[in-house]
Amino acid sequence: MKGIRQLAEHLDISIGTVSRALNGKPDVNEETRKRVLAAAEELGYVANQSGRALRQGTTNVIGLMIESNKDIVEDSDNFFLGVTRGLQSVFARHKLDLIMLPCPSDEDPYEYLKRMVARRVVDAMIISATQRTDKRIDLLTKAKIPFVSLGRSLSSSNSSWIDLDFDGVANSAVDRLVAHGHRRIAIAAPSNDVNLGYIFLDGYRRALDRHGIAYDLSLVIRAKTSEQGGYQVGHELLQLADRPTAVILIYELMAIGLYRRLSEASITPGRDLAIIGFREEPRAKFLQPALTCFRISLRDLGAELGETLLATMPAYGHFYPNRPRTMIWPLELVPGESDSFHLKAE
Amino acid sequence: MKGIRQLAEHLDISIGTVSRALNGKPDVNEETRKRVLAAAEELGYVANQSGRALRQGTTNVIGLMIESNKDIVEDSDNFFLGVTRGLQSVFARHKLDLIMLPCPSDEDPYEYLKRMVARRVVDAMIISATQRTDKRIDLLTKAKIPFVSLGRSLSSSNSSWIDLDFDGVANSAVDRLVAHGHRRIAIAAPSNDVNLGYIFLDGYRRALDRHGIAYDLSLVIRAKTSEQGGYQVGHELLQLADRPTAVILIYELMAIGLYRRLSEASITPGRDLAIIGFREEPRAKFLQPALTCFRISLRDLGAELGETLLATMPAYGHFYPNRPRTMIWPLELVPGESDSFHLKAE
DNA sequence: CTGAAAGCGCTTACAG
DNA sequence: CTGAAAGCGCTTACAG
Repeated sequence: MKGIRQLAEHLDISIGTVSRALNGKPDVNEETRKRVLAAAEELGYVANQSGRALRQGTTNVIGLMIESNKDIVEDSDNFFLGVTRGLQSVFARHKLDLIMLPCPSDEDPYEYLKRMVARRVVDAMIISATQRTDKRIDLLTKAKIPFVSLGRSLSSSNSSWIDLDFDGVANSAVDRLVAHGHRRIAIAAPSNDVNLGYIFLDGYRRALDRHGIAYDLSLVIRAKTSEQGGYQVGHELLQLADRPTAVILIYELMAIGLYRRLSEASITPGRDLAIIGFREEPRAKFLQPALTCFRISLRDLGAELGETLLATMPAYGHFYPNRPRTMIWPLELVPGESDSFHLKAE
Repeated sequence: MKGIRQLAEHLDISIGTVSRALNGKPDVNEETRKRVLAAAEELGYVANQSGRALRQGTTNVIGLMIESNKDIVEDSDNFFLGVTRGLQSVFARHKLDLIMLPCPSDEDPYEYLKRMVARRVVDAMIISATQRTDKRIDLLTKAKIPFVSLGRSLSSSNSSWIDLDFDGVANSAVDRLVAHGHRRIAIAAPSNDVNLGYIFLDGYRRALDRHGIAYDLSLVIRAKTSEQGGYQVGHELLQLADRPTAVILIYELMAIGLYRRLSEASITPGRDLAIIGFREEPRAKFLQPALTCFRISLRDLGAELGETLLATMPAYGHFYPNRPRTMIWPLELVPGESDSFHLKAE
């Protein structure tokens, strides 16, 4: 089956009527509609996307931009595939398709996004890994492409975003450790300019402040957000003259590397050093002792992202009225044994 | 910047010339071309994808279909993101873009593919997770959409594919274990109908045969290809009356679950039970003792997949002449300590 | 309820 | 080397 013309000829009616029947327009005889739908099904006709998009001025496709740089490929788990399921559950209601746009590792993410946007392959975008200031946000705003970012940014003054509650995580981690008697609490922070690092550190700093603990720059360890980074964190912890008794990690896979480095030094997590990891992650489940970390439903997050995005789109906004433009996504503490020891009171 | 018309007006030349200049056609004055390119850059003009595709009858987009069912989301690592990098490196040569098409978990993969194909969003497809017989292959063949599958299938009699060397892996695993004195060698096989399971089991069976070891159905343990599946495998191994001394795993993450189950039973991998895992995987690196497994370069595999696909496309085939239609992708053994003990001779 | 026609934004023979 | 025009496959006012 080629096009709508062939289908119309086969049915011996005009293409206009075929189109209206297929698109569920009301002004079509029910009998005709049935014949059209049956023939389309039988001949496997589906409207050509380009013809449709060109005429309608809308593609009915939402893009999820993925940055597949080396770090992400090797280290991130299928965070995006999880989120994808939630997004699709929302988009399906409106017959919108989700496609993933992987930015090649040797192309500048900004240029890639610019190209994709200008080509009009999608009606709206979801971006993530927002930087402290992020040119992509200005680009999308200026191009008037609806978008939502996973992660806020200094650039996102008027745009929609959902961000994980890094502040809350930092605070409850510090509170928990302090309650166990810890005062020297290190923190692993990302070495790049991703915005979440700033928020995380800020939360940590203010939490210490609440407990009257001085902020000590030597306890802030910059590392790659990866397993290797975690190993590195372990290494640097061991170098510290006055070794901290606890450490909070920013990224889920750091725990794996950290455990390994500690094990090499015969230091037992949860006994010699308290550890609180970040996101609960299937592949960190094996860790002994079990890692105290934070749980998140990727699917729910994806669904929320989807609705937040649709709320900003003229054609779908009325389905999602009064929706907040931004949202802090809570994480739930999952107690393990990696931070279960109490320091004896001095 | 809206369309080519605006750009042409701004330059005060015809849209035909603008198009030719932008598309690198030879019959354009160099001076004109420069002006056009400069203006396009300045105004951020990029051709509308729908208009282009409609006119050319080609989208210059290749689709990679992803099945994001629950198992894959939770357990697979970023296998696809790795392969994606290789694919993109090849496609970039021809200015082809790669998009990932995630099949919603509640939609039938066959119907999803059919829809995407009929809508003509891509010029060619890459599919994976081929089943023993796979209707998608017939669909794509009939629709005359160029495609390559990662994984062969009984259905792929004339189509292009690259498959991992499951036969080779099964053979070298058995050889290695037999050389260490093992005779009772269990194997974990997938519980679904994915084609690789058949090939893997077949290789295992013939390898046993070569060594004069009888094939024992009770040593074939069906499990989900996941961490949980590995745990399950461990569980069933422990139930066996005459416990095997070695086990070969079909899927990378099984090792994690298996180690855990064994640890619960105080059985030490590499001392009480020899284990050979499947693909080397960052997140299994921490396992103690180190897992003997097989290495693969996802990027190289992706590049090869890309070239194999392009070779089947009329417009690009001449760039890749004499390219085999199918290919078995070798894996390299990475010795660990999980299978290092030798059984004493009886 | 249906058909005929316009036009979305491009590329590409075709004239000149 | 450039311009004018056709047409890719659709959807949608507009007539009837």
